[in-house]
Amino acid sequence: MGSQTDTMDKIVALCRRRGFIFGSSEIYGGIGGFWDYGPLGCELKRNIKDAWWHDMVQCPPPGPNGESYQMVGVDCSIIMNPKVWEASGHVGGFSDPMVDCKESKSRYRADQLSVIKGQDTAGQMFAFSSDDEESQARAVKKAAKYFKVSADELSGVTSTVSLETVDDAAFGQILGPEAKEVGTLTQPRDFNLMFETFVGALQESTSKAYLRPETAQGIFANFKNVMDSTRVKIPFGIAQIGKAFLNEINPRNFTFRSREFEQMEIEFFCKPDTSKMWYEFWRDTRLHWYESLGIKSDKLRPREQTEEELAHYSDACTDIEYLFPFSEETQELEGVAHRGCYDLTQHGKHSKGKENAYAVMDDATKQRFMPHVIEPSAGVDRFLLASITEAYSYDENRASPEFMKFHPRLAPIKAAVFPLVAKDGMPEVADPIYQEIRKHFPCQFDAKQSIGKRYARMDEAGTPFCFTIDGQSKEDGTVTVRNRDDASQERIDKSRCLEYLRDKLGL
RNA sequence: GCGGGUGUAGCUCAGUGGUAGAGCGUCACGUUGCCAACGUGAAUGUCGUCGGUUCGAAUCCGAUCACCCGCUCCA
Repeated sequence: MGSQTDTMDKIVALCRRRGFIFGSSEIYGGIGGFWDYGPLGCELKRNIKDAWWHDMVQCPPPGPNGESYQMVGVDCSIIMNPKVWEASGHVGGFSDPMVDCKESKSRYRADQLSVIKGQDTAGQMFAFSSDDEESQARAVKKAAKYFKVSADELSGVTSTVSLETVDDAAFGQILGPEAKEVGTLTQPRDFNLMFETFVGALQESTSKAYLRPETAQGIFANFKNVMDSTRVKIPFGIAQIGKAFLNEINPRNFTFRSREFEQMEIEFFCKPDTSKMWYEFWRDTRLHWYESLGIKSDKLRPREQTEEELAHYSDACTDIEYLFPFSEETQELEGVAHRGCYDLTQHGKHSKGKENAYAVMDDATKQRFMPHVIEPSAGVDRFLLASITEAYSYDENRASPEFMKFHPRLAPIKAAVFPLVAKDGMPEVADPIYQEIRKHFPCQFDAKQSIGKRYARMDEAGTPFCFTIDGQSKEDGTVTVRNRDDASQERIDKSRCLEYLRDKLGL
């Protein structure tokens, strides 16, 4: 664990030092759970989003039977009509009232606590964790003593109810599950993870709205618009990349659990009887996508959710997890969920009062059916963090031990051009090479300081290739190319730099 | 929300009552001429903030803010 933490600390330090990621609002002391991407970080992030959009929307892989299908994009507003979140279940679902015990310092979910109470409303009550038999047994024992009956007779003189039915005023009479004194439980407090805001300048309750906790609902809300305007036919997918917000109680692990984050989501609509096939297709496609961008498969673990973990409407869900240096357990990068027809049905109910309002016609059978949905939902920032930790390399035998081994598609800077020294006509040879490359690839020119420092800087930025113009260049027109990964060098003709890059990067 | 820790230069940190420091990094000049090279020089600080004690506070006391770690929770 120690060395893992050290690695993570080094990565965080490098991210800051080289301008990948800064803490938000640092000059004012920062703000927990929010992060800024610097010059290199924002290039990396663009590369990730561009790769996803290209590979999933512009040019998606052939379907399970080799057939093609349509993928289209949307870009929805972050603030939507609050009814969207009632329909999606977020207003209820993300709202977990919590109860703290001031004595035992424990925290409980209010809906998971029960109390044993007698007829007398002024009498003592005994709380226990509903799903914990030991906790219940303890409460029963104490209650039996208090009511002066045997444990078997207790149910005759008391009733067991959910804590949520207890009057706020009566909380002083409750004995907490792990407390010795009465009245140590706080009243249930709301821990809704959605950010609230107000639409319009007046902060009235009627103008309350939410920052979206996921981008998916914008897609569902526009399902009919897209069907009506785009000539798409099932099976097809709608994709969106955008910001989402969750007011995490406890943001941790660098950018992994942030309060503001970006998602890349697909809602793929298909016929119910093909949904299992498409679910497996998207699960495998998404897993392979990460591998294709340099995430090693032994750190990447698809994990099928267990029956208990699944949401009640979901038939199946695979979390694609990655082994970050900050934890010994894999952490979720993406969830590929089979959502059945839950979302469209919910929006049908809430917006039109009809469950099947968004059913579509099957051309072959002339029957209307509710499309089923496969949802590959990826975290941009999480994959970005994974690509950074994956790229981070340390080799003490190198002059520059730390280097970032980014996949060529993700590398923020693809090449650098250096005159070995800033004189003897070398900058004049270097400049046209730089000017040509930068038209096609992000490229940097650097003539300052020693060549070693310049290579080291590019290693930390993860730049795959550096072209250096030296004394020999003026004589025979060749330059050296230096490879980031093994620091090897070769000479090529200066006219071949761009061609060399295209070839080696595969872009 | 509870408990613990930390706030001094861009970074890592030293400085326990008496002039604000080091290494690294950054920048300039010179030298060198392919791997964080060498020499010389420079810039960068309301010592987290506010208040108290004191002739005098980065240092002692109080409060406050922010961040980090653990618990809790978790797309």
